Order: sequence, then C-alpha cells, then structure tokens
Amino acid sequence: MTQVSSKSQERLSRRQVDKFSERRAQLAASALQTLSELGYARTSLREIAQNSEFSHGVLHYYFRDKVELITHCVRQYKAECVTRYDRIVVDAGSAEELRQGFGAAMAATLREDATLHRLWYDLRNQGLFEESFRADVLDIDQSLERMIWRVVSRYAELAGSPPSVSPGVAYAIFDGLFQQALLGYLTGRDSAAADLQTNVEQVLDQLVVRT
Amino acid sequence: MTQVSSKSQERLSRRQVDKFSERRAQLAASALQTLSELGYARTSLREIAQNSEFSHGVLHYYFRDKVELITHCVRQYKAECVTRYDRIVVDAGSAEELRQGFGAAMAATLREDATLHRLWYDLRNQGLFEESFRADVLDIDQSLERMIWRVVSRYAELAGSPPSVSPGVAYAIFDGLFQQALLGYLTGRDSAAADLQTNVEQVLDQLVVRT
DNA sequence: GGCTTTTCTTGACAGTCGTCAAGACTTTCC
DNA sequence: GGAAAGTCTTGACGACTGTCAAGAAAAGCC
Repeated sequence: MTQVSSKSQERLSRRQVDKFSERRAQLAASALQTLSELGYARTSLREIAQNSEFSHGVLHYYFRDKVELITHCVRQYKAECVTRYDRIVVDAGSAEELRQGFGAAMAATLREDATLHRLWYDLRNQGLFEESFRADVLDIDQSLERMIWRVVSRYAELAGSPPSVSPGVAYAIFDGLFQQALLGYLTGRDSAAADLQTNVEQVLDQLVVRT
Repeated sequence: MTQVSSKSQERLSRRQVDKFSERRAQLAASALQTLSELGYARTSLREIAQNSEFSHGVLHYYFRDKVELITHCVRQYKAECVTRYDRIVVDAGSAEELRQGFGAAMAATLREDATLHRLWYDLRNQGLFEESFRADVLDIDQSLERMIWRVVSRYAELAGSPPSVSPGVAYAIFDGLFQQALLGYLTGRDSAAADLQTNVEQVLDQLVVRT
C-alpha cells in the first residue's frame, strides 16, 4: 500500500491497516452470523452483505473470494472458542469442582451458542469435501483437542489418578457427546442440555483410572 | 394408476409399481454416489443425472423435487448400514472375539465406505439447518444408536458385567471416535483406521464395569 | 398392424450465484 | 482550496440452479 517509510506515512499505513482489518472482522462477523443461521450450503455473499450495513460488492474489496472470506470467518471463530474452559481449569480448586464446572459450561455453551456450534460441525464437514478449508479445519480441531485435554489432564491431576485415555480419544468422546446433545437440543429435546451435563460429568469421572 | 381390479390388471400394476420403484432405487443410487463424492452443498440434479444413464429431466418423473430425492437416498442408505455389526454380535462366542470383531469392522468400514460416512455426517448436519431432512435424520440416528447398543450390551453380557453407560452415551462415544477417525483418514493420516481399531477396542472394554 | 400408456429427452423458464469493472462518494494529505 | 488515495455502490456478465412442459421414443395391449 505504501512504499515510503517516513514516520507519518508509517503511522498512516498502520492506521489504515488497522481500519482495514477492523472492517474485515466486522464483515466476517456478519458472515459468521449468516452462516450459523443458514449453513454453508445456503449462504450466499449477497445474503451476508444484507446482514451487514454494506452492499454485496464490498465483500470483494476486503476478501479475494468466497473461500478467503469463509476461511477468515473460521479463524475468527476459533479465537473465540478455543479457550472456553480454560478459566474453569484454572479456577477449580478440586476435582469435583472442575467436573461440575466443566459439565455446566458445556451445557451453557450448548444453550447459548447452539447455532455457532452447528456451523462449526458443518464447516468441519465441508473440509472433508473441499480441500480449501481443510488446513484451517484441522488446525482448529487440534486446538479443540488440546483444550479438552487441559480439562481432562487437570482433572486427573486433581483426582490423583492418571487419565485412562489419550488426548485424541478424550476429545473424540466429548465431541461425540456434544454433537449428540446439539442434535437433541436443536430438534427440540428439552432435556438435551441437562442430559449433556450429566453425561459429561459421568464420563469425565470414568476417564481417570480408579485406584 | 389403475382402478380396474381384474387379476391381469393387478399383476400388471404390481409389475409396473415394482419397475417404478426399481428405477427410483437406481436413480437414488446415482444420487447417493454423487452426493458422497461432492457433498450436499455441491450436488445438483444435473450432476446426479450425469452419474446415471439418464437425462436430468427424468428425475422429476420419479421424484417430486430435490428434497424427496435426497430423502429417498437417505432412507436407502439407512437400510444398508444399520445392520452392519449384527453379524459380529451374533457370531461372537466370547467377549474378546466380539471386541476384536467390532474394532476390525469399524476400521474396515472406515476404509471401504469413507465417502458414504462423510455423506452421512453431512446430511445429518443439514438436518440441523433444514427442517425437511430432520425426521429421517433422527430416525436413522436412533437406529444407529440401537445398533451400537446391541454390540455394547452383548459385550457386557459376554463379559459378565453390566454396561457402565446408557445407550445414548455409548453411541455418542463411538460416533465421536468414528468421526475423528474419518477426519484423519480422509485427510491422509495413514494410521487412522488402525488407530480407530485400537481405540474402539480399548473404549469398549472400559464401558463395562470392572468387577 | 394400430392405439394407448408409460417412460424419457429436450429445451426453455425464472431465479440465484460468484465475480468484476466503472464510477460515485468519502477521507486524507499538502 | 484541490489532488490523491481509499472506500463503497451499482449494475452487469456468464454460469449455474430447480422446475416444468412439450413432445419424442419405447413398451404394452388389443
């Protein structure tokens, strides 16, 4: 954008870059909202623009194409959710407290962010078909696995017994439980969130070897 | 199609109905293949027709619209896969045999039917967005849960200890493991199938209470 | 054989899609 | 002030979508 390197120019440039990526983030937020409402298959750029305060042409000013927009969305989504349970891990003073905090937090995000989770599973699946999203999907998935492992390993530590499963298996298990609960929740099973909490707490307990 | 009830007419009618639903099944198979290759978002009726020996117009002769076609596909898919492990359950003479058979069968279907499984997860997710698929998705999901439970409960029986989880939790756990393995397998992790087998056998063992 | 019904193809329709270019508007800078 | 750079809108393009109607082709019937 600028090749001169005077201080004022640099400051200008930086400010512009900031503004540029601020708008990118703003548009990505609109895209994220649209995607979480409609799903990948039914989301168009015009629809995204209508959920923002701009016209559809501006998307190509801030993003090269649809793939770059969605990729940016996915990355933005990741940053928000990948530390979801860290607070609970740090604050928990006992195994029991961690267990209940984790179960409650999963049930809470199921209730509050259901459409966003639904989108994540949709996009993760798109990554199985389309090469373009694959790298980001795998990256986020690994981050989520580490996030879950922080919970499980800390729980084992507090409980005084080592975990009985690998990080990958632990993640797969809680992901399976969550996905099932999401299906139930979004199809109107009222007990879905409460059941999830119960199941998560029960399973977490079984993931450390009994002494 | 016919209101006369002479025997020859009935026989004709029945033959026609059979032929009609045979062709439906044939077209649904083409659709299933296309869907499993491209995913729901990228599959069009013309593409499906190109994967069959007919032209695109014929789809509207056998199916009211796209939704009915895909719904029919999903039902057809279900019939094939919902009894996948029943043979193993019946044949297994010991807990150990069942455990290894189940692990091997899961790994085998991961390798052989990966794109079909990918499609199933895609369509299950579409059910979270689109009302139209929801009923069939939920129906199939429950069938799968029962299928898994036949394995787990039989295993517990053979092992002489009751299961430590509910049918829903058992299904969620193995579904999570399988989905993770599918992600690994389709993104080129060579050990995905072998890992799945190991994990499934290990987890199944943990799902019965130790005595 | 001809007649009727079923089956399939062709071509068109109205609409939507991602993309992009031309230009208007806004902001920034000297 | 005016020039320059950045930002946004508008309208168009070719391609693709699901749907449907008209009629050709095939099969079944007497």
